[in-house]
Amino acid sequence: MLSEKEKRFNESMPLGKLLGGILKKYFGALSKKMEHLGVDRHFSTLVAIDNAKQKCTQQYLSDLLDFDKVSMVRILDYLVAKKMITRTVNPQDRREHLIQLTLKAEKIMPAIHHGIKEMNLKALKGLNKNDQELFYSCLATIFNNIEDLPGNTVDIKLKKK
Amino acid sequence: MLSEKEKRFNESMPLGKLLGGILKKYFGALSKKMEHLGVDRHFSTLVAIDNAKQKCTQQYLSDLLDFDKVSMVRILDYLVAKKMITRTVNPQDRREHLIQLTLKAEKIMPAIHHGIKEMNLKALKGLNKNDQELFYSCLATIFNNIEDLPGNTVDIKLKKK
DNA sequence: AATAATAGTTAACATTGTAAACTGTTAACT
DNA sequence: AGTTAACAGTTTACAATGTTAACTATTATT
Repeated sequence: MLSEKEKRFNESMPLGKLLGGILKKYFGALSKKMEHLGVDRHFSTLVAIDNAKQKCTQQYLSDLLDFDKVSMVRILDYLVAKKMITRTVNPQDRREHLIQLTLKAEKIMPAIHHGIKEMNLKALKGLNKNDQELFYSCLATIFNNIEDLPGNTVDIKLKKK
Repeated sequence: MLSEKEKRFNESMPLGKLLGGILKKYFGALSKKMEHLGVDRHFSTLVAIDNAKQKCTQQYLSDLLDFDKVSMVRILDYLVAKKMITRTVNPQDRREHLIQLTLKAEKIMPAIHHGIKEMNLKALKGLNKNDQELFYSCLATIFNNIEDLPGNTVDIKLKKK
């Protein structure tokens, strides 16, 4: 019964395709799970803003979350429209916009954190603590391996710095 | 130096976000690597067609590769335009279209297989055989865990069958 | 004071996902 | 046989996202 599916995990298929399949389902389910909260996308952006210890500019977020700045503008426009964040000009450097969660967002952040954690738990179900840790460390390794390959505009932008 | 990046691998971030970051870079690099071959996208579709033992219909491919049928049509249109595949009506069931690689595609398939394998190797660099196997088996587990969650149109379509 | 660099915005375009309406073909059922 | 339902694929329209380039405003450099 699984023979079809197993083909997807054949090593001659692009690794990216396997990840892509997981991704689509993951976000579909997460979106469904969260839709009653008033946002259905960009939870990771909210989490990043919530977690940010330093000043949270759009540049900071796009570097951290691997969005180009144009997409970042659109995502933040969306979150502003949903009344989840505010954009204020930084008086210290009037080029920068400081991003902050609204009260409305702060109220739902626990639910978002909880939903994400639950979602991750569901995804990782059946893997013991050891396997999970190894899995995450594999992802980190792969992330770093891939970061410096050519054909990647984000890298090019980062290198120019 | 890695403190920013490590945040991406924090457990309170959506797992999907981590995978998404990897994905973008992976396909960017793969596309770059392959562009001299005359196709720059949809390698996994070509591989799936190449590997298909059974009759290769569009339905078969969209089920296997997790594309909805509309996207599948567009992808195959692209591959036809690139002269990589042919679409012929199945005489046994005239509703179905059988997808086959052209000679042109068959000539570059070894390069594609090789490129993907090389790309996967680069991505997995530094992970020993054991870790790699565990990683793939984790992906398979996650895939299956996520498959049955709500909020997923592909599932709904499959369930209706 | 002139120039370069940075942060963010806008516009135009391409790709992809989704939904709905559609054609043509086969299967099922009375 | 004739109606109906199901299936394979196409087309259209729309929304989300990525990419590039040109742009404004502000700050840093010289």
